[in-house]
Parts: sequence; structure tokens; C-alpha cells
Amino acid sequence: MDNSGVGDSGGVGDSGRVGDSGRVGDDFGRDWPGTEVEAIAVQERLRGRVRAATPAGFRPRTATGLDVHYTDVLVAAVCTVDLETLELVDSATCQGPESFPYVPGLFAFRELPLLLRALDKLTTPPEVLVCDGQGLAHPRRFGLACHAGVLTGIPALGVGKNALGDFEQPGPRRGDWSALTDGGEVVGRALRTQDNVKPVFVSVGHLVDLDTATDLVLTLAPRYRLPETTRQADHLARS
DNA sequence: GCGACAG
DNA sequence: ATCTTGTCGC
Repeated sequence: MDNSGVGDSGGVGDSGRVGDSGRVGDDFGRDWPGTEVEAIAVQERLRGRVRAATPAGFRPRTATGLDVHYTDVLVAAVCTVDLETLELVDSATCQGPESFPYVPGLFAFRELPLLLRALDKLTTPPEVLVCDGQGLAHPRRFGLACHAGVLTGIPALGVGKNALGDFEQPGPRRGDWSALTDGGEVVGRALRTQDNVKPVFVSVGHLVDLDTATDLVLTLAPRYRLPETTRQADHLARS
């Protein structure tokens, strides 16, 4: 088939050209508001495009981690690792000035513009995006991972170090998990990736279900709390 | 109303 | 996110 990147369904090429090149970074569907009110409106408009099911035959060979480091400017880094060996196979960075203030719930507007430009620089098309933050585990069900997935058309999931919703402590062993809820709705999982270590918070971004996302995160974190994708991207962003 | 709040 | 020493453990 063809999961070559941009412009999945929905179809309203409301800003910029329609994707035809297979590049990750097409302008399709992108707009970067300048105010919080506009940003929330963008989230409300795009949230309906999220697909929380894993496409049949989804067998990624690589996973791509996204992270942003804050200094004078923002440094976005993306790192693709082989899911078999967890070795780095591709990476890119991009830096630029702060373009949106930090507002919990409006994260994507701060980090995504640079992250998308970094994704454009990759040699190999990403198969699944592992975002540093939440996906559906978000007050409007449209966190960074959903936004990244919808704008690129690439399967995406969120792995947060902290949660926005409510959860009970999962069991103490690697692989144990408990439901992460918000307003009584299950929006993700508190997942223990290492024995007796604080859990991470996994949620669906786009084109993956919660079980698949959980499996991927466990695969990516055989030894450390955070997935290798995140660790590699974090390392690259601060170098 | 007030506080808390992904990175 | 970032400001920051030492310390315990594999």
C-alpha cells in the first residue's frame, strides 16, 4: 500500500498545497495560530481526523522518536531506531526561535512546527512516531501525538513522563499497567517499563491502538524507563 | 472561585 | 524544559 506520509483522509486542503510528493513535511492541514483561542479552535477542528485503530498489516521495522530541547532557541531532534536492534538508523535536527508560549494543553503549537521540519530532513520515511508527551490523554483529546499523526498521516503514539489525567498505581513489574482516565473516560495507560520504576504514560496518537502502542513502548524500553527513541532524540537535541 | 497543569 | 552535589547500585 502506501503510507507515504502526508494527507490521509478527511480532505480539506484548507491551507497550502495538497500532498503529492510523499514528503513528511507537506503544508497540508497545517496552520499555526497566534493565540490560545485560535489554537484551541484548531484542535477542535482536527480532532475528528484521529484514527485510533491500527491498520491491518502494520508491522513497522523502525520507530522514530521526537523531542525538543530548550535553550536560547528550541532544538528539535528526531531519531529513527531499528525495532529489532534498537540501533540508530537515521536522525535529523532543526532549530528556531520560540513561536508559541508554553500552555499545558497547547503543546503542539510550540514544538510541532520545528519537529515537522526535522522530520522532513530524514532520509528514510518514518513508520511510526513516538512523541514526547500525550496523544488522546489530553483535555481535548488532541495532544501532540495526535497532532503529529494527523498532520503527517503517519501512525503516532504519545509517551509522557507525567500524566494529565487520573490513574491508580500499576503493579510494580515491567509490563504492568493501569488505565489512565480523564472525565471517567479511558484515554491511555500508566505503563511500568522497568521493575519498581515510575511508570510512563502511553496514549494513542493516530493510526495505532492502545495495545499496539503499549507493545511498541515496551519493545523500545528493554533497559531504561524511557523508550530508546526518546532517549536518542533527547541526547541529540542537547548536543 | 481556586489550584493544578504534557514539555 | 531548566536551575544543580553527592550518592547508591549494577
